[in-house]
Amino acid sequence: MVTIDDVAAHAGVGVGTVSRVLNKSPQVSDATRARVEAAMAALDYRPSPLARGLSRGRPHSIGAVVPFFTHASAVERLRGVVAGLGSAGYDLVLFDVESPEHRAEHLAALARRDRAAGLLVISLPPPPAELERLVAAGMPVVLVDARGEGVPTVVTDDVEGGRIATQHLLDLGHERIAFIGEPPDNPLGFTATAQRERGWREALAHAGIDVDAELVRYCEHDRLVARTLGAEMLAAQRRPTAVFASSDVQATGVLLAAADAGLPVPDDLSVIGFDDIEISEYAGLTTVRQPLFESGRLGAELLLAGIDGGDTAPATHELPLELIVRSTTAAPRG
Amino acid sequence: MVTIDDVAAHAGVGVGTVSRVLNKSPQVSDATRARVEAAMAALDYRPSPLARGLSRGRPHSIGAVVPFFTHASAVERLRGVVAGLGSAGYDLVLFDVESPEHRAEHLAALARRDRAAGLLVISLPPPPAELERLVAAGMPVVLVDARGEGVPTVVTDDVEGGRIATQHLLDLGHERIAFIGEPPDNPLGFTATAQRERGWREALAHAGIDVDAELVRYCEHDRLVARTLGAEMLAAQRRPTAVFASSDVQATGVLLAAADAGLPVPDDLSVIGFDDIEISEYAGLTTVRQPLFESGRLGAELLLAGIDGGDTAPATHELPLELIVRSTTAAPRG
DNA sequence: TTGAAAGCGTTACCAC
DNA sequence: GTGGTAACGCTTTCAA
Repeated sequence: MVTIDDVAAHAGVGVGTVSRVLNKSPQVSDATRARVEAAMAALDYRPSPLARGLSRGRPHSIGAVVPFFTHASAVERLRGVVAGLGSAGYDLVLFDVESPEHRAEHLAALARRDRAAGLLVISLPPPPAELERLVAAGMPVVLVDARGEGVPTVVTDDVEGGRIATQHLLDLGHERIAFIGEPPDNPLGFTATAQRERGWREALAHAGIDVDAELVRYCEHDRLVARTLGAEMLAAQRRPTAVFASSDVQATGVLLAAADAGLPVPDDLSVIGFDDIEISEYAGLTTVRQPLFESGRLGAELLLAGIDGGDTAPATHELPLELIVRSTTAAPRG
Repeated sequence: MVTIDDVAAHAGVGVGTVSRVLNKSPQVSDATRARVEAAMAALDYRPSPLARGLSRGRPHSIGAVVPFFTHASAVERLRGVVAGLGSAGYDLVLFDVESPEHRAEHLAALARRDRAAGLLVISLPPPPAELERLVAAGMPVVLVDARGEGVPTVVTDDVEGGRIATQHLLDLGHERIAFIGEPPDNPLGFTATAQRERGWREALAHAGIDVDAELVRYCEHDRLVARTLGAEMLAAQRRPTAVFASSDVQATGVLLAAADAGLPVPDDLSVIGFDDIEISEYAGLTTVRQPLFESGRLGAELLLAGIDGGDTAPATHELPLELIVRSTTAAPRG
């Protein structure tokens, strides 16, 4: 394994000079630089990121803490992150989180400057104490789709999103509008669903409609489970004429339930989702689009800026939501 | 930042002893071990993976080289990898590849023992020279969904898969069976499509059916592009009664085209795909299922075994394919 | 069973 | 401009 010493010897210079060439220091004569570069090429030299990281005190990698399994939308955000990191040359290290213990473990291990150059926490609001610890350790952190104190944050206004979805249904003339989302007291502390439910409530209240407790249902972020839940809801005596699902995954589950029940959509049932994931366009699902990819990209860019010591302002960047009307919503029949 | 020296001082022992405790060396007295562990706890000590890696000559991370953007199926494989890595404690580093230059760059950079403890190359057959270089550098490598010499490999029999799909259509009574896939001469050297096409040809030949050149079409791995291509095909004079698409992404594009053309599926057109990705169940798509998640998991397990110096045999593990009949295939009309 | 010290491959500081 | 050398935080001999 060829090291910097080999290069130095081959070029007839000191290791310091090779290091300078490596790091594009301007104070190297052109002649020397050329000689060193020739030596590097001849030896097919590749610097050791490990040694570099140790010496500099921080590695050239950024960590992404993300619920990689449970939320399909997280993958799209991650794609944005990859794009945002672009050619900066950072390694992207994936930390999958499925449980609070999982998260605590990762976050604790990452609270060292030499664990990563920076951290992207996606969709998982870190407990304030753990976030503080990271910041105290000098670790640049950016939150994507999660809120927290003292660090840059990329979010959307989920309450507004809930209002947008509900208002769309109200505008079409619906009055019995159900809500399906994840339980508000989930262990990892996802808050998006609760916010969207709040938007739903506010829009209904504003329209002078009382909330029927029968029309609020919670289930995990899973299509088949939502299908079952939707079936129950649609079998009820006074079934809703429209459903607002807090995620497209659940919305497509409801679509399946409607098909099972022989209820034509949108004639007998309107369905609106949230996210606009890949499957939504295919399914013709009306939804509230949130910029998943863009959130990841912006998060990565903010993090890079923070690492470079530039913009460390803990600003909250709010990305716009957009109503995408497709073919699963219409005026209620008769 | 608390280091091993701090722990040693706090416990009143040498750093060597702390290191031994850290690495669960049996030759430490219980009393000493307890004292050291108490010190570690008191100081909230976390070892530096960087320093550890440098000292040991290889980091505790595994790299995954994967087309993260272009193939949805790669994500499911990656999920399997995360699961397979389990609690072994390795960091998972993502290397996204979109072009041959991209790949060459990553592979060259990774050809150092101290870049990763092992490498998982997913869906991208590495050029023999680059693979050889990795092996020569002593880097444990496992190929998932790609073939290569001298390293463990996890694959499926794509020719057989093409046969299975085509035979299903033949059994239903179809004779004009089209094929849609990615161009066989793609720059990254994906071979799956070409193999599936071969299976298609073989099945047709075996059934005594001549291939109509009109019925073979290539387009990129994209739903909308496949939709356009499908539209062309369905508008032709003698249109096929069935389509075998080399991926579910493309199959759903054809489904869209059929809907656009007002052709009922499966009555006027049968469609079968390949992969069984998430959207397929939702779409009711008949397909040839390949174990995406399982391939990632097995790949990870093989790699871990290889890293531990155990099973380094370059065995080829062939995972089974399965025909999943849903509602997009039926006997041709009349 | 334990301590001391020599690496591991860089970077960065200090002389020249 | 350039060379020498002390870190960086850990593992791993080698003695004791």
